[in-house]
Amino acid sequence: MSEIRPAPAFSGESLLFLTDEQLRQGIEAMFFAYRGFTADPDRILEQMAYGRAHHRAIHFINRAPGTTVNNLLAILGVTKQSLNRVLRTLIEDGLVESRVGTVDKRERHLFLTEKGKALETRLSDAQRARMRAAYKDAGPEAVAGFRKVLEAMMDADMRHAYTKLRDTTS
Amino acid sequence: MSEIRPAPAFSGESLLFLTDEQLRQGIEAMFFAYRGFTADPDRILEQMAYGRAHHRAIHFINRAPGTTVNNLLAILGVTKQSLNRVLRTLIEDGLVESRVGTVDKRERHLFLTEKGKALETRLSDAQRARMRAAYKDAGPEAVAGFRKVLEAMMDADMRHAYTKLRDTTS
DNA sequence: TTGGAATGTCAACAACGCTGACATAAACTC
DNA sequence: GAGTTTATGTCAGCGTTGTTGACATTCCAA
Repeated sequence: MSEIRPAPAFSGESLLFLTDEQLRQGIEAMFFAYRGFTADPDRILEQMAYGRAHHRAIHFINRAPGTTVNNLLAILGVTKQSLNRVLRTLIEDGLVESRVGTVDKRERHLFLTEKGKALETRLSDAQRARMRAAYKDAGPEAVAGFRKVLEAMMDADMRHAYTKLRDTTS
Repeated sequence: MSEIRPAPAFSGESLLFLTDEQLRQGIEAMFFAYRGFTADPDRILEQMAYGRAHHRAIHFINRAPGTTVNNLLAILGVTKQSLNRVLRTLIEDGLVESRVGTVDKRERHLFLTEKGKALETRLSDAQRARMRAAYKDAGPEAVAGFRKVLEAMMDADMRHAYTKLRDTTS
């Protein structure tokens, strides 16, 4: 709790929350929290030889059914080669369906099958349960702040993708 | 912005922030924000054939100089074999020093060399810069909420490790 | 002093990032 | 319309970093 920085005499509002010490705590909190964030889905996934990449693909295909591979690429921020491996296994296992585009035959449109939807629900439920507990613990005001900081932490293009998804009610 | 859940008539406080829709937005925000969170250090690391694992090791050795391999394992939550590979390269490259324990010769105590400290500072500065900008954008109240939700999201044992680190002023 | 527990190392494997090379389809140029 | 360029998606191979299994060393306790 020691502060090495001088008190800010130039502002009516204390800037103590911007000290290196406070920032370090935030960084470490982010690290540990993200582990908790992914822990429950990870446990489910490892039973079926899938990983986090499969979860992400399933999540966003569910969010935007009919999306193209290229679209998904932009959202996930990985290379198409990397995504392709994941998609191939999901298609082989009958969780995802890939339909050739009608107007542009180069494109593949992606959909979850019933089996895929079932897994998505299972993963989402697990992740939401933890999130709900955390939200409930922290209360609505804290949640608003949480969201505000997260959004400020994103890269500009990621914030774009996020905002588009956020304001979409499927 | 549509809500499928009934309004909570049983509570004075609105529970709308606990709807599945709100939770999903939080989950996606967490996903995108974490990418931003690691983006700057990642760029530095890839220049020198290191990865995120090296960053984590360096960070926590800096936080707790003299820590043992076992200790680090518990904090990082990986297997010792995985950590060992990372530590070996860091030691070979002269960023980390490993000293055999005096009271228990099985243990190895880990320290950053000057070179290691230099890299740590470079990585931290990059990460803190983004964090500081996000904090500044969001304001002190939002930051308090951010921290509150993150802490509630951790696993119990991770919260232990975090709290111990948080309350340590090196 | 001997057997078991704890600590750390070495070897091999899987998930999932990456780049490079390529096939196909569409779009653009002339 | 023919040829070139651009866009989309697939296949092959590599690196980082997670995993489990086997093992050497050290400590401790029966």
